[in-house]
Amino acid sequence: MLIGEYIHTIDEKNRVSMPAKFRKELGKKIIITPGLDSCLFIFTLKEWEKVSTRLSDTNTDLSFLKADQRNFNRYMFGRAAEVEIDSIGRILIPDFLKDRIGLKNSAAVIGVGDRVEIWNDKVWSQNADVVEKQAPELAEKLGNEKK
Amino acid sequence: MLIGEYIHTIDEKNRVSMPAKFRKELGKKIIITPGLDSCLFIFTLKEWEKVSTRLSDTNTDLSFLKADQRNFNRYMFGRAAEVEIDSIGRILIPDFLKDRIGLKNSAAVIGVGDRVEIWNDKVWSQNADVVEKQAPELAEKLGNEKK
DNA sequence: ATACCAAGTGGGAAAAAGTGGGAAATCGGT
DNA sequence: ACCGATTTCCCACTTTTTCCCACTTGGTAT
Repeated sequence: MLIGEYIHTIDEKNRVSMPAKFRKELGKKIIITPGLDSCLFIFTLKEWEKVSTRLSDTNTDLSFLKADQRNFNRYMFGRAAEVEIDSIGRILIPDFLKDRIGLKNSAAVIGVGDRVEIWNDKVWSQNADVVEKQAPELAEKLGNEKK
Repeated sequence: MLIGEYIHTIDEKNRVSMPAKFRKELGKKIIITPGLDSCLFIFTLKEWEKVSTRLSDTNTDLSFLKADQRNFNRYMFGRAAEVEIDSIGRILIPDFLKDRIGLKNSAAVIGVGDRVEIWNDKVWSQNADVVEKQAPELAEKLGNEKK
């Protein structure tokens, strides 16, 4: 399971270290996509298979109109990249993804269970503060839905 | 069963001793997360599995399609850590969790049945005073709800 | 009272993780 | 094919983390 928060630098070559604790689970290649909420999503190849089959299956109960779904898929697939992890655990962030979320020198690398997220570190900490306040009611809300 | 209150120091390396009486039950690795009410929760791996599978059931839904789910997962997983207990029973508290509840030199380590909580010791003793006074009426309230 | 044992605390040395940069390889354009 | 620019690979430095050992304290048994 991918969990925890790490603040890592992005060097002039657009490299970011994956936390040592993530490396085994991530494997040698990962898929990086523009995520939701101004961060990037990183999936293991295995997770990506699940995600992509699920997204492209128009018969599922995803609450999208089909046109919407096509556009969403363009968003998720069209700008996804397969990226290798180098021998000491770093990945290269494509420029267009870096620009999208305003990354500069420092990134927050977050394990969110089945995926990793990359945030501008400032945006992450602001966002975390907001979510922290909401957490109890979110917990309750989700708890009710799951029944 | 994890019970009792212990005041332990946090050294400059962010280490805290788990009470000797907890060690057997905690095992070799634990999960530490931001809890509710400005303390940290420590779960055994077994407890954590129960908690985390209930939170993110990725087999039925993609965990990132709903905004609430994303935010809650960021909170629960993003700010959690898997931590080893060292050979003499200490754990390392990640900086971001230490900061969150304002830990400095001294922490209250509390057994709460199936989990351990870490408190700023001052906050804990204040909180304990308040709860002590409320205890009778809390008991009554819970008694009514349980019917 | 004293010696012993268990629990908690502190710190030094070794190992690992993260960061930076140079050299080799690749790509693209002329 | 050649040149310059970009990317990839590898090595080296620095900082952080981990591991291990030793000291201290408080309780217990002799």
